[in-house]
Amino acid sequence: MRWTQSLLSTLRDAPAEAEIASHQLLLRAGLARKLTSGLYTFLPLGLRALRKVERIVREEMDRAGALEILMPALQPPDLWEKSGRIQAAADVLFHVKDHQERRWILGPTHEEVVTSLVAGEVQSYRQLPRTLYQIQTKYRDEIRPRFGLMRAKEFLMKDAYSFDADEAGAKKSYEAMVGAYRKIFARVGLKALQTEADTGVMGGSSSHEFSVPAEIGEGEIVTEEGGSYAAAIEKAEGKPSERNGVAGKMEKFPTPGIRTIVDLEKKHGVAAQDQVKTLVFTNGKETALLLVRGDDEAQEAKVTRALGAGFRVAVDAEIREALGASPGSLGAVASTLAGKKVTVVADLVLKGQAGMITGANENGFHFKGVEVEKDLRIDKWADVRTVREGDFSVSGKKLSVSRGIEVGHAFLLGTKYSVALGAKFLDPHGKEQPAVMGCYGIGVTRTLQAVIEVHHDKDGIQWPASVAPYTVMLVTLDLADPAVKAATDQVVASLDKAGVDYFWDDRDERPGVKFKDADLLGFPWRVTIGAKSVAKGGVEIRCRKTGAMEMVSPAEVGSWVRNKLTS
RNA sequence: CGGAGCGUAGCUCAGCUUGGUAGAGUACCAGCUUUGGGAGCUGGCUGUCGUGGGUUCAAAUCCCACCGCUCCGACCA
Repeated sequence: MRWTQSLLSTLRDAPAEAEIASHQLLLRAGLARKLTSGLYTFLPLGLRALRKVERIVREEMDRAGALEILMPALQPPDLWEKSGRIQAAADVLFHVKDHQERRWILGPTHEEVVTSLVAGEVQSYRQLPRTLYQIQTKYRDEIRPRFGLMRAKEFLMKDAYSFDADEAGAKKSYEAMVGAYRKIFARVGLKALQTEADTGVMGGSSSHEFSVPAEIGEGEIVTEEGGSYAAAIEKAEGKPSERNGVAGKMEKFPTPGIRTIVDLEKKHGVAAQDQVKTLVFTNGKETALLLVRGDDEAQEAKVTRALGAGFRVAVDAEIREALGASPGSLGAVASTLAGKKVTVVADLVLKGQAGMITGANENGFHFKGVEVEKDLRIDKWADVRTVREGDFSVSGKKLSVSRGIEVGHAFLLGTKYSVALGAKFLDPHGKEQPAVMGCYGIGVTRTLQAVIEVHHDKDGIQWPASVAPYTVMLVTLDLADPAVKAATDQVVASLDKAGVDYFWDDRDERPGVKFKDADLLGFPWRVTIGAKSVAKGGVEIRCRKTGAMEMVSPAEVGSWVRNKLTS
């Protein structure tokens, strides 16, 4: 492709809307243009890179035995009523109406559609297992689209769904997909970390995320120092440093004006870790108290798992009504909860602790010398705290918290959807069974931008060869020079012969401009053909990543590059 | 939805406080000059100043409403 015949204009300045490097480069390098918030047009160069990512995804999916299909993006809402997700996923669903006022949903994912498809196609255990996948545009009414393609209203996703006769089979299918994911991310040049994850609204029993470590990532990842444990913050388990509490007699004492953990720390010299933090949740009908150590934070996903869906943090008025005191003086001391209809869930870290301080459910008073299991009313123990930097893993190793871009997610779903949507089959004994499912997503457009986020320097993108829009940037200087023209023809012929794709900068521009743009666009190799090098009988090949330069004879360029690609 | 900020040329931004003929850089077009890391000179094109209303002889500028965009928080591939 010739630059002068393409649709490509690079930007010297990054548009003000782009905050992070990959978003700026996406626009500056002319890969994509914004239509409006969360919606992007792929320009020819960006589309080529996207197609290369897709191809790798397809190859690995096919290799893992998955079958490609293509489902409609438009879906009937009644499927979502059957699965119950029309409520659970209400926040992200786009609704549209047709001329007859019939309602439709623009699919954010396809569990319902694929399960109802399989319900019709599969009747026997002999037809299992099967894994189906598609690469398709998804729609999510994101509350806040952000960072270009990272979080868009419309995005390209690879979604796969496995159907098995039993749990053991489902595990095998799951492993096969996870294995394919590792290969896919490695091939596109991403070091994706596989982490244990929360299942969220998807439901199911087991889940892993694939995250690319990056400062700008929106997900938090917990990893173990010198170990193999890695988990998403929503799921991560860890232990904080031990505290030494001395058991004593529980005693009420006045704490006028004290409203926060920090107040108690400052004015009464009570370390945060010696306090019991009491949080109040409600679902409109029931009230729940959540107890965590004073220096800990509750983890919302864990709270949802412990309490059930639909609970939110209570507002002041609700708290006063339920407990008769304001935040700052709350607690779960058994005697103060007499006659109050609340469920108390305590974090596991509090188990066995003594000498703690907690609120008296009476403004301006706290209890000290509290022995958690003896003095507090606790209905349920659960892990509800957020892991912090410096905590210890189950195996006693130090944990650290970092950020990552979530590019893939795998769920073991069980039979939730197959039961709801009738994906049943007859087992060898002639008995009807629901299929055991798994589902597996890769954000294709997000993956593309993650590649840019990870592979760039101050001058521009440094594409991995596997997904670069073109492998070679062919830069011809001195266009009018017949010797240069002849050398260019030779290089082109050798690239064609070797099957190497290239983009030819045939613009009548000064060398500096061309070099700057070549760096910005960031194809793996730049082949420079100018009067100087041609006079010496060669052309110059420069590696974008390392800056290493080499003189190669024009007829050898194709095989030289081909050689680099395969080595 | 809550909090903060911003809407002026394709892009980056000035002008607004104190109302008076809409600007610069860059990009783009033409010419000359230049030619291995975003050169120089000359000339040119480019705008419903986000939209609607109000105040005023006069509004990019002051007032009101709306819309859009960006950032921080809850959600996710």
